[in-house]
Amino acid sequence: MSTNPLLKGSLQTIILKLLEDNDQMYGYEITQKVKEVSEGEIMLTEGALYPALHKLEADGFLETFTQVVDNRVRKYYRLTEQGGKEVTSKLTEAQAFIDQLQTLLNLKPATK
Amino acid sequence: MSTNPLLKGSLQTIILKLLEDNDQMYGYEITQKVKEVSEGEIMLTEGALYPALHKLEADGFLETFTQVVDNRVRKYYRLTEQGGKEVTSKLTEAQAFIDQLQTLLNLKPATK
DNA sequence: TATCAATACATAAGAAAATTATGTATATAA
DNA sequence: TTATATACATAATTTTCTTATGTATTGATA
Repeated sequence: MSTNPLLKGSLQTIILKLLEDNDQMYGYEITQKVKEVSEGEIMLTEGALYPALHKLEADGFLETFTQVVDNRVRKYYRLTEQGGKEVTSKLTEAQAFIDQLQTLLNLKPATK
Repeated sequence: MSTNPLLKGSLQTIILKLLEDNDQMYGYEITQKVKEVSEGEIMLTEGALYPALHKLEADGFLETFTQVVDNRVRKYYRLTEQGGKEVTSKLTEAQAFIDQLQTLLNLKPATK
């Protein structure tokens, strides 16, 4: 797990996308899912994750409910309707970002 | 020109790559080049650019010399040997970043 | 000739988003 | 009983950006 400046501003987009695909998730579950999908390369730190979740909730993109499992509290998050729209918007933005970066760095994928 | 959090941490990489391709450039020239290549979508602000250039110089990746053209001072930057290695390293990192982001966001380009 | 846009540098104040360091608490395996 | 995994959270600090200024020259325009 290298020092990844947390995918530089993409954390909100990653969270929103995961919740679009998985309907409902809790914080710890998100860290594990990201670790799994990235084959151990990306470790979300709690100091980044939880404030990000709280902000997305405060902005009206996520709603929460808690559930107790094995005496441990889980705080689940799911997309609101507004959050659903936000995912689309953020993904478009992310794609544009990647395109611009690849152009500037001459990293365009092979065949095009 | 939208509000781009300056390509989220990629400013140093962009500068280094431009200097690898162009041998020597001055600050204002870099802003214009980025504007041109990005078709007007990315405007480097001076508040981000100059501190970044100064840091890259302080880190030993860039060296400078000045030149006066039409009574205006231009401060040219070029890669040091160490800077040359840094470009390679940063580009590898950028590629890994893009790959991870595309995987996490399901934005993998069509055929693969 | 006054004024504005472009060229060219720079720094300071503030905001955003991360890292790092803590803190609480339970379950489970060694 | 001690360490690791699970599960949340916040505080201090750092990095990196935006926004706002500031200086100064050239060239076009009104």
